[in-house]
Amino acid sequence: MTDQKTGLGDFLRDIRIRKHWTLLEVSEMTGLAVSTLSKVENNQMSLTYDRLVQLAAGLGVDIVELFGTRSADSAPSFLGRRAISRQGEGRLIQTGNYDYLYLCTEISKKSMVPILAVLHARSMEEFGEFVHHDGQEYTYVVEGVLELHTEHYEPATLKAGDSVYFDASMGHAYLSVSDTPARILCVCSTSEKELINSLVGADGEVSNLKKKTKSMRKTSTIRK
Amino acid sequence: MTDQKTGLGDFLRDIRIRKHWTLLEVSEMTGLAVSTLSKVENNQMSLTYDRLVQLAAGLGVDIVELFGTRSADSAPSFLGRRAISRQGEGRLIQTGNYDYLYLCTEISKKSMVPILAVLHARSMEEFGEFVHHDGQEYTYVVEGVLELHTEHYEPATLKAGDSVYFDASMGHAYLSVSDTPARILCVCSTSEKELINSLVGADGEVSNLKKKTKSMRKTSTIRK
DNA sequence: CCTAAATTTAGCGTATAAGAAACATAATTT
DNA sequence: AAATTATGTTTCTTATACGCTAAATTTAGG
Repeated sequence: MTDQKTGLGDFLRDIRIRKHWTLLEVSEMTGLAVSTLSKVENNQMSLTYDRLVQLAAGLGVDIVELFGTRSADSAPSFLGRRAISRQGEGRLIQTGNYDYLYLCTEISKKSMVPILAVLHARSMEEFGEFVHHDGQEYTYVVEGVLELHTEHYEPATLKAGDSVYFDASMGHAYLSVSDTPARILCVCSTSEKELINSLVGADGEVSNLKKKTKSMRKTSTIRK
Repeated sequence: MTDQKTGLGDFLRDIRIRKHWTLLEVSEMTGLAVSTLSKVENNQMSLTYDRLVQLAAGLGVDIVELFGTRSADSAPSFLGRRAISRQGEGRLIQTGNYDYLYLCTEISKKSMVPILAVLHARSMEEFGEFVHHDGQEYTYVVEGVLELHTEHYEPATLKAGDSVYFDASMGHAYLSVSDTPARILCVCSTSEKELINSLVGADGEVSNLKKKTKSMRKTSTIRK
């Protein structure tokens, strides 16, 4: 009754206070008795499987939240860091299909990889094989018009201001359809290594790759 | 004793049979009595929080596995999925400091949360407390000029085309400094729920929040 | 088929979870 | 100030978790 290292009580009290809920309200939301909730918050009792499910459902939180394990593994070595990339700065990688400008590369342990890209290919023949990689991908069209091709879906046309989110294990390709090559901001939830591997893998050759740093000003499509 | 829809028992039996373990072996691994395990497998009893943790640890599985959440939602629900948000579309949430437009909300289990935001605050006094939340944050300036304030760093000025990546547990705030409110694309590596919690928690009040869907065209700063 | 070992299930006692209601305390109202 | 309300804590009672032991079932060898 004393030695609780669980954190369940702490979690419950935290969220309840933060949301300005009373025990009665939580009781009504979850179906658990007020007295039970009080005891849980004070670490005077545990909860059974069924009640845990009931509690999580009532609070509208994922069951995992109740097991405070998590914050530890999500961001181990990255606390309090910041990196700024100015317009045009970054690590430039060029392939036949895209110019990639990897951003904020000073920070290595990122859980997301932001990339500015210029799209060169204008047809799937020219593009070649679909790209596949781990994680998820979000793309915002900065300028121009592109055609998004993916497995399982019809091609879609995206204009400046449009964006798309998809599972990147699904094969995908971007084609420019505007007069000037389209420019996109692409954020991937995977590692840079994994991404670059997928480039090489898809394309088949590294000869197609040139590395540089700073400034993609050479391409005619840079504005501002 | 009969009506268990939990699936805990099924899960335990499944994994045990698959691994060719006996109840005795599981008992030794976990410290739970053989009889207890038997009853759990036959859905004749539930387990308390403490025993659940013990069980998961002993089996060497993530605690989540024990709950119906299982493999169901982690990857399968998202494989091969895609969502497009057209210019101006999304879930609009307004606070005193920002107009948030949550994008691609049809997909629920995203590992990144993309948001278009319009910045209203022009001074830290006006802004109030720093925002803190789990995960990492990447922000690209779409239009205008802003001033980024964070803990541990001097304020930085970002113009259209600039971007920044940082640990979001570090307090942060964006201020507009251009004539028209600055517009940013912000991608966070955390859950939408967590983000919205941080809004409510920091501000202290929900009265500041109004929910709508579709079109933030009302704001004067929308272009294109 | 029978016996013995291994494995699972069932009975029982104690500890504890869980709800109802009484109690304590602070905030509001009359 | 007394009464009322809102909120959280403490009994107290019932239901259930959980481990010990024993019974039942399954498996393996003869």
